[in-house]
Amino acid sequence: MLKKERQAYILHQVNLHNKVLSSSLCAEIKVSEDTIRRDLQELADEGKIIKVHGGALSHSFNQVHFSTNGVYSQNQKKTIAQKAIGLISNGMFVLTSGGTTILELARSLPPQLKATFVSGSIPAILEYMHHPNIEVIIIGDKISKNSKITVGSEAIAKIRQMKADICFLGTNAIDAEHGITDNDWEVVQLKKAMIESSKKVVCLTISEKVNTVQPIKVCGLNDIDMLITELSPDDPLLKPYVNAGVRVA
Amino acid sequence: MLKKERQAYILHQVNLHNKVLSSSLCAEIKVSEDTIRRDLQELADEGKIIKVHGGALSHSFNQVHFSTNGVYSQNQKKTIAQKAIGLISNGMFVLTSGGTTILELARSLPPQLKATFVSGSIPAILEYMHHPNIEVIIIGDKISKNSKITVGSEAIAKIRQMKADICFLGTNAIDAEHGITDNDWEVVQLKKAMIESSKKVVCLTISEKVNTVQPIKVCGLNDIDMLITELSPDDPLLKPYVNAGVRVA
DNA sequence: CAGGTTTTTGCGTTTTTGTGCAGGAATTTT
DNA sequence: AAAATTCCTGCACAAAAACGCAAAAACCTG
Repeated sequence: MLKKERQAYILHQVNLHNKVLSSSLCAEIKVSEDTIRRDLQELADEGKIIKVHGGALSHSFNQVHFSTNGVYSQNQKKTIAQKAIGLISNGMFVLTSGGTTILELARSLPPQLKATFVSGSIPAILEYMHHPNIEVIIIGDKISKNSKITVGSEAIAKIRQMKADICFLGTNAIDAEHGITDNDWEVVQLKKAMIESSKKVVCLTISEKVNTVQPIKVCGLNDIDMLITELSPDDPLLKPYVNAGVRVA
Repeated sequence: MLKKERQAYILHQVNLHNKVLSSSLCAEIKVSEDTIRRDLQELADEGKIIKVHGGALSHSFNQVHFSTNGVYSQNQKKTIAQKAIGLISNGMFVLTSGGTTILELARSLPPQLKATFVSGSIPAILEYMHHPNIEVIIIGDKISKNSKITVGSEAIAKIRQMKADICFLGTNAIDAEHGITDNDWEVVQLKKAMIESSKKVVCLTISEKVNTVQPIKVCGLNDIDMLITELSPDDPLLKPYVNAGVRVA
C-alpha cells in the first residue's frame, strides 16, 4: 500500500467517524504504530486533521455535537457492523440493501478486504467507492428519492440474475410472528428479490426495532439465516428468534 | 513496444485502478524500472497522473486538485451550464456523462424543471437526486473508481435500449481534426453508446480543452450537433468547428 | 545510403525516502 | 504514586529515485 493511499484512507476514516485511534488504524492497515503516527503527524501538519494523544480528531469535531440519541445508536450500529464484517471473507460476492446500519457496515469495512459489493443504495455505494480494494457494482433503475435506492422492475430483474454469497438487509421491523416487515412497497419488492438471490441472508437491526411490525411483509423468519443486533446472542429479547431457528449474533 | 504505446497503457492502468506500482508495471511490460519511472515522470509533467514514491496515482485520487482546479474554472463552467440548460425543456429525456462540467450543469438546473435524467455518473446522480422535480435513472454496472461512473457491457447495453432527446457530454479534449478524444477506454465506450442513443448530442467543454487531443477517439465532429464553451459563439478559437458544421454556443 | 544527430533505454552509483525497532521521555490511567 | 500507554529521537535497513554515462535504436539529411 502506497503512503499517499494510506493517508487518504486515514483521512477518510477521520472525516467519517470524527475520530480515529492509532491503535485501531495500525490493526486495520497492517503497519507499525510508528508509521501511523508519522502519517497522522503529516496530515496534522497539512491541517487536515487534529492530532491528539492516542489518535486524531476530525477538524469539525469541536463544533458539531451530536444528539445523544444519534451517538447512542451510532455505537450500537458500529457493534452490529463489526459482527457483520466477521461474516465476510475475501472473494465473496456481497449483496446489500440500504439504510443507516448498512452504511455503518460500509464505513467499517477493513481496508485489506477484497470482495465484490452489489447494491442499489446510493449512500452505500458512495462508501464502497472509497474503499481501496472492493469492486462496486450498482443496480441500475429509477431512483426513489426518499429511500435513495434504485427501485423498479429493471433493478429486480438484475438482482434475479445473480447469486450472491451473502446478503445483508438493513431491517426496519422484525417480529417473531410477522417476520420482517417494512413500510415502502417498492423497497420491499427489492428486498424480496435480494433474499431469493442470495445463498445466505443476514438481517441487521438495532434492538429498538426488534419486536416491531410495519405494514408490508418482506419475508418470514424461515427465509433468513441470521439476525444481528447489538445485543448479546443470549439476550432474552432474542429468544423467540433462536427458537424459530434463526441464528443470532 | 513503442514509448507512446507504453505510456498510453500506463495511463489506462492508472485510470482503471486509481493506482499503479512501478514495480508491477515493469513486470507487466518488460522494461527496466528506470524507463517506467521516466514514463511516469513525463505523464506527471503533463498533468495526467500524480507520481508518488513507488508508483503513481490517478488524478481524481486526491480531491485537493479537484477543488483548486474546480474553483479556478468554476465560473466558466457555470456559464457553460447556463447555456446548456437553455436546451432542456419540460418532459425531456436527458442522458448525461460524468465530469465536473456536467456536475455544474446538474447543480444549476432550475427547480421547476420537470424532466428525466439518466446517467451512470455517481456524483451527477447525487446532484440530480437533490432536485425536487426531476426523475433520476441510474445506469447500473461495475463502478470505475477513478471516474466514478458505471462502465461495462451491461451499462452499454442499457444505454443502447434507450433513445434520449438530448445527450450532454463532458468533454476532455476536442480538436478539429481528431474530433472528441479521451483517455479512459471504458469511458469512451460508454460515451460512444450515449451518442448513438440520442437524437441530439451536445458537447460541453471549457475553452482550455479546445484544440487538445487525448489518446482514444470518441467520435468525429460530424457526430455531434452542438459545442458549448464559455466563449462567445463567434470567438475565432471556435471557427474551425463552425466550419465543420457544428453548431456553437 | 552513409554519417551524424537525437532519442531512448539500461546499468552502476549515489541520494533520498519510507519503514520498523529500541530505549528513554512524556502523558494518561488506575 | 505506580503502571500502562503513547510519543519522540536516533538509527538501521530496504526500497525507490536521481544522476551520469554509454550503448543501442531511431531519425534525419544531404
